[in-house]
Amino acid sequence: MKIDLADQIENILLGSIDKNIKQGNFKIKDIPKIILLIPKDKSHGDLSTNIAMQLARELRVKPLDIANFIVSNLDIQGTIVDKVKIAGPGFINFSLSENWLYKVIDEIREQGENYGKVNLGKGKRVQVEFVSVNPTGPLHVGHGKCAAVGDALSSILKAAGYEVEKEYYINDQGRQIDLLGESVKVRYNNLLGEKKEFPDDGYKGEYIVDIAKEVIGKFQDKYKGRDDKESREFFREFTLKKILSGIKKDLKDFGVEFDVWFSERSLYKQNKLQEVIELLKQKDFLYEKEGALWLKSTEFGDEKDRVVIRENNIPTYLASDIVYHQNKYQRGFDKVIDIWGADHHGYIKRMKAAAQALGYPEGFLDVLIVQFVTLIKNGKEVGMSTRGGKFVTLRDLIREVGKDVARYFFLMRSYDSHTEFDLDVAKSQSMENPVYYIQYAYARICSIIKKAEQEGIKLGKNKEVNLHLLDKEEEIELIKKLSSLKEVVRKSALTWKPHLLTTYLYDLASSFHKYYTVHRVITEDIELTKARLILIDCTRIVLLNALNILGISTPESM
RNA sequence: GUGCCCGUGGCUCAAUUGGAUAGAGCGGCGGCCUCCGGAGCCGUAGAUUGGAGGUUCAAGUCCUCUCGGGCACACCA
Repeated sequence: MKIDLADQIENILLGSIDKNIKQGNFKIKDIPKIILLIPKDKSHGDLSTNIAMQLARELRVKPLDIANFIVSNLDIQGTIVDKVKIAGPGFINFSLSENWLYKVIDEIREQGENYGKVNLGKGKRVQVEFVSVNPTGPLHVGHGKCAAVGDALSSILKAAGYEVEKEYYINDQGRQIDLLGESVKVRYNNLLGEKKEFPDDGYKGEYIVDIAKEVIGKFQDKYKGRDDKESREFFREFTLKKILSGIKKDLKDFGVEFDVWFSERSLYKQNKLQEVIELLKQKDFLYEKEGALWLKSTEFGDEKDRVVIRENNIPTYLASDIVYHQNKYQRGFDKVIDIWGADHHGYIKRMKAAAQALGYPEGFLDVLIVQFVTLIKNGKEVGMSTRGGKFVTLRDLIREVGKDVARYFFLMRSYDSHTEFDLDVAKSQSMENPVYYIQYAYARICSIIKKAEQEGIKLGKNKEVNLHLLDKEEEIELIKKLSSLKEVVRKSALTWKPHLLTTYLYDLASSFHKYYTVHRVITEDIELTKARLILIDCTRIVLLNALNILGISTPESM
C-alpha cells in the first residue's frame, strides 16, 4: 500500500465536506487546505485536524457544529481509520486501526536504507554554499557550526528529493590575501634576521610564523630581503595554498565534503565583472558618484546605496559577490542557499537587493544566518577571540571530543539560537552525552541481533513472522515513532531545521531504551522473539538512516 | 542612535510555522541490576513563556510598545 496515511484521511475529509456542500450545510467556495497533525496527547488519537475551526470563520457557525456535520458525513468504511471523535473546541481526531503499524514495519524493511526519503524536492536543483571562510587562517569552532549545519541541511534536502550541490567559495584575491602573503613574508625575513616592519593590520597568528618556517625549510634564504613582484606573489601563493589545504583537511576530518570549490579569481579571469556591470547599467541600477560606481540597493529596501567599484577602480567585495551569484544563477539552480555567520547578517539586504536588481525570481536566493557558539569548560565560558582560549580551532575541537560529538552538538539546537557548547558534557562518555545515548541504542540492537544469531535465531522475513504479536504498549509506541521519520525529514527539509532530526533521534533512542528495559527480545517463545527481532531491526534501520543524514557514525559496538 | 536575531522551570534547550493540559536533558529528591550491553529504566518536585497592551474560537508563536542580551552598521573582506 503506497498511499500515504495523510492523503487517505484528507480524501475522506474532502469527501465529507463535499457532501455537506451539496446538502447545503456549508455555503463556501473554497475548501481550506486540510492540515493534519499528530496530537501530543495520545488520548487525542493518532491524527487530528482543525478543519472545523478553519471553516468556522467563513461559515459563521460554531466549530463544534461544523465538526458534527463533517463527522456525520464521513465515510470510513474500508479505510485505515478505526474511530473518529470530536474533542475540545472542534478538533476531529482519528484513531487508526493497528494494521497500519505493521505496514510501517513492512515498509521499513522493504526500503531499508531508503526508508525516510521523501519526494518533496521532485528533483529541483539546490545549491548550498557554506563555510566559505577567507583562506587567511585555520577554521575555528564557529565555522564548524556552519559546516555542520550546511552539511546536514544538504543531506536533508537530498533525502527530501532535491538535487543538491555543496559549494565552498574561496576568496582567493584582494587586499586580505595580499596582506596575508605580506605577513608571512615579514615573518620569514624576521626569522632570517632581516628587520622588516610587520603590517599594522597583518595576520598575527602563530600559524603565520609556522608557514614562514616552512618556507625557510624549503627555500632557505632565497627570498630574503626581497620585495619584488615575484617574491610577493610567491609568498601569497604559497601561503594561500598552505592554508587552503589545511581548511580542506579540517573539513574532511569533520566529515564535510564539498562538490565544488569555487575560486573568486576564476570569475575575474573570465572578465565576468564587466558583463554584470553592463547588465546592471542597462537596467539602470548603477550610477556614478564621487568617482565611484554605486548600486541603487535602496530601491530594494537596503538602508543605503552601495559602492560596487571604488574610486581607485578596484571592485568591492559586493561586486565579487554579485558576479558570483550571477554565476550561480547561470548555472541553472532552482534555488540557492547561502549560509553565513551571524557577523554577516548586515550584508543580507544588499545581497538580496543585488539579486533583485539582476532580476532573479523571488525566493531564488535565501540566506541563512548561523548564530555564534559559546564554548563552556568547567562551567565557564572559554574565550574564543582571545589567543589564550584553548579550543579555538575546529581541529582542536575534533581532537578533543571527536567528529560525531562535535557534529551532533552543533546540530542539536536550532542554528539561529546562540547556543552553548559544553565541552565537559561533550567529552563525557556517559548518559549525559546524547550522542552516546543514541549510538548506544544502535550498538545495543546490533548486539542483541548478534546474540540471537548465536542462539540460532535468525532475523527472518516479515512474512514468516506474526507481527501482530507486537502489541505491547511500548512496542506500539516504538513503531509509531519509527513511522514518523519521513515526516521529520519532510519537515526539516521544509523549514531547513536540522535540529528536528537530532531531537527525533534522541526521542527514538529513548523509546527503544524504554522498550528494552520493560521487555525481553530473546525469549523462550520463538515466534515472539522473531517478531521482536524484526521490530528492533527496524529501529536499527531508522537510527542508521537518520544518523547517516547527520553524518554521525553508527558503531556496532562501543 | 538605526537594523537584524534571541529572552521559555535552578541550568541548557524543545514545542509539528496559530492548536488541545508548554515538553526533554542536566541538576534536586526517591526508587529499579539472579535477566538480551546499567553508557540503561521508573517516579517526584520545579513555569504567570522578560513585561504591558492588541488581533480571534484559539497566542510561547502574529501586531504595537517596553525592558534586558547578542550581532551588524566601510569606497574591509
